Amino acid sequence: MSNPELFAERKTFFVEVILPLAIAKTYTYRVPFELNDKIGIGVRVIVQFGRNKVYSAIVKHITTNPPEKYEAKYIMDVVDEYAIVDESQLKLWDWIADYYMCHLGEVMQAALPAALKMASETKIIALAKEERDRSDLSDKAFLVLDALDVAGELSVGDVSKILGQKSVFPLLKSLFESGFIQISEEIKERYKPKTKTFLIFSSLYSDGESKRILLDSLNRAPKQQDAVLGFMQLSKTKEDVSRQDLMEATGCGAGAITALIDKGVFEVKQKVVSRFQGMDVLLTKDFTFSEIQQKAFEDINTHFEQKDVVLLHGVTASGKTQIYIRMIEQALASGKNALYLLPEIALTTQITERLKLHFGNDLGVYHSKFNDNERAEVWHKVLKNEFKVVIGARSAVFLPFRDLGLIIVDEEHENSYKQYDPAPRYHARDTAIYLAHLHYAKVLLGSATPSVESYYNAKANKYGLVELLQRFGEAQLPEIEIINIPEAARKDEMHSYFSASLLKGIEEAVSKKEQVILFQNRRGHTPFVQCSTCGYVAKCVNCDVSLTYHKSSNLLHCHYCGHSENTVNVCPGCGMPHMESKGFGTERVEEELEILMPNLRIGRLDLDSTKGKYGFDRIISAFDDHEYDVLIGTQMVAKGLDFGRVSLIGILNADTIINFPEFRAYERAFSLFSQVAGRAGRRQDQGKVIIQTYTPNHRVIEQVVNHDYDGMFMKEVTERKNFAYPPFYRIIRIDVKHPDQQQTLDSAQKLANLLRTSLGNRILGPEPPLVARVRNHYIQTITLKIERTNISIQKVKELIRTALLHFELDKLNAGVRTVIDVDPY
DNA sequence: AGCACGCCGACT
DNA sequence: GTCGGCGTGCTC
Repeated sequence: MSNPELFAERKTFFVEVILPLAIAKTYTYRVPFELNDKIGIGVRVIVQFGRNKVYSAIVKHITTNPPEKYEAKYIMDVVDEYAIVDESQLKLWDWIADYYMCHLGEVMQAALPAALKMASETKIIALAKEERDRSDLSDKAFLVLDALDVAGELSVGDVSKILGQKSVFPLLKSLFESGFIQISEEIKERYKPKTKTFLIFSSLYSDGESKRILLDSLNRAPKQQDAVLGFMQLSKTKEDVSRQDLMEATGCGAGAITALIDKGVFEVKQKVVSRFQGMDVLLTKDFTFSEIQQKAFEDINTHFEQKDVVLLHGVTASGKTQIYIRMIEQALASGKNALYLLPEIALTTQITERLKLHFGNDLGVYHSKFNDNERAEVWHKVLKNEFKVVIGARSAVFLPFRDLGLIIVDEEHENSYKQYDPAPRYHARDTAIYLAHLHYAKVLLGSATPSVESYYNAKANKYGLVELLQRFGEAQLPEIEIINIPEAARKDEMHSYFSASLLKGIEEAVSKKEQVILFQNRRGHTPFVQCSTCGYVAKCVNCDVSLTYHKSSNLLHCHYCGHSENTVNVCPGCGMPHMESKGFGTERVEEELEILMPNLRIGRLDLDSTKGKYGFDRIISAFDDHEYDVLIGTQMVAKGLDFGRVSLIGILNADTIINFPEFRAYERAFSLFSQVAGRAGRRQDQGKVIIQTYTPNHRVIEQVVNHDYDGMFMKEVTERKNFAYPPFYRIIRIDVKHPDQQQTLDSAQKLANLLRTSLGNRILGPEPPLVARVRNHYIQTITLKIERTNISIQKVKELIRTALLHFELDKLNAGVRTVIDVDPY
């Protein structure tokens, strides 16, 4: 500063930043001299935006050219010493914003864990109650912690007031990193792996002689003797014997085992266990490929020489996971990192523990069940290259990977890879392919029932294709029995919602101490209540849907907005007491089954039963520990869970899934049924699947019975071609929403007309969607079907943007919201 | 997305 | 006469 020449050397920098807001533009701020050397692309800066809002924004671009049309504000501070996102990530963000037609700020919102997005209204709370040495802290830090002790919770803005300075983020950041404070969010329950008590036979009795002495000494405790003998027997076949296994095998009570533990015969060890009971083989670190797996592995590598994406079509239990593990090992060996994507619901303890075994501390897990601080921690560890492998759900594509070599997208067909709300409405599989492209990495898509799109791309030679169509080891495909509901009813074989076959199957399975899963894709008790006299149906006041009766609450619930109201016995329409229950959900299935088979132990797995703390884990564990004979559930039971003892699966009504009014319905039904079927009898025994339906000759049913993926695919391809759907056409959906019905209709019509002037008959609609009113907002949908020749998707999006601009400029459309969904699911 | 500025109804 | 409704436009 004292040297005027040096001062003159100093340049004035301007930074273009991304704000975590749904704004179309980026904004340019001026960098004060003293922060010049701290600025860099991808670092967070604190900026004031508007009158009194402060945000942490990400630097996207640095320039020395001052903006021409306005005077730039100064940035207030720089948060990071190093970039928390790199330029390739910013490229990914740009791609997502462009491809999915949303704002960069929305992508930033989705990409960064909340802890990295501190804003003035963000709350902070003190962490670690125990006294920590604060003597090394600065006066200001001390002051903040003191205030937190008193107030419990402070907003960043409050801290700013307490310290009498605007710049507080660097201080908070250092307090956060040294573990004094937490960036508050709803604190989500921690991810809790399942543990089991295992017994270890004391080394004192390792030789035959001492074993004999021990057994003799237990002559007067026959139960304990049994337990010891039982243990010896079990340990011949199992590497580890659990307390539970021993009790089941020998019939000894907990008392005998506790006594033996007290005597020092057994030691106990808590071990994290997999819920894949039938798949213990995978838990061993060293496995060898079967010939078929080896071949598949080599084929994948061969394809990777020419193609960036390979689809691994492997039936359930064909050993795909082992191939993934070897592929990841291979990527690591060449010094690269790997990302393993799974749908949220399949991302369970079993798979993460299995990977932990292989990759130890190199493995990071990115999961919505982790609280935000843990997510931020994973972010930093990926950034510092401490995690070389990450297993995660959809949003893991946003992590700051250094040098990706491989991305695995398991269960590639799962629709939960597509985010619907809020924007960005991105598809993690497709985003992963672009991400891989940025890193010159390879993508391995895996599925037992690939999406039509991916299989088509593979068949069209755009992707490599490797098929693995044999089940691993002894596992056989289940036997599938179709029940024609009308016919069964005619023969008087329908008891409530259960066919005689299904009931017999349940009885048989339970008598063999096996388990049963029943699948009904509707939650609640009764999906709608209708008056038999006038036809009145109880509907939600805010949405255009019928109300579902829930027995547990004895209320009518709306599954769209959460509204609930009292049940009615007398019809509000005609006054007659003739309200009838129509249809059935999981609650009612449970109720009816209880009446028919009162001794059954029944569990239920759906959105309602899993609401509480650890709800999901609790029910799964209970079922796994054989506390239930039957588990009734929605989709949840089909996805990613495996239970060794399940020998029968019943689908109560296949038609509701098949006939869903959506172009992917058949594909989805096929993969759902196949997936459900895959849950039956994963071990040596052949499992059984019973599908009840009104349309037994429906092609999807037949294809499922014959395990005919190719048949399903070929038929779908023909249909999609004829009716202009993906993969032949791209679809973009635009929803128009407004609280007033007429306004919605008029505006939607206007937008459709605007679009038609430039895009012609590619525009369909507007038409009301399946649910035409949600939360008091009416909805009209405009659908664009875009061919893959003649016009570029870039051009189409340009035209849409122009049309929307005109639409928004028209004052008559004030207050009307539009939602764009590219490649909707 | 926020939030301030701005122009028309029921109240101290 | 004011408080306040939410429509419109801007934020570097």
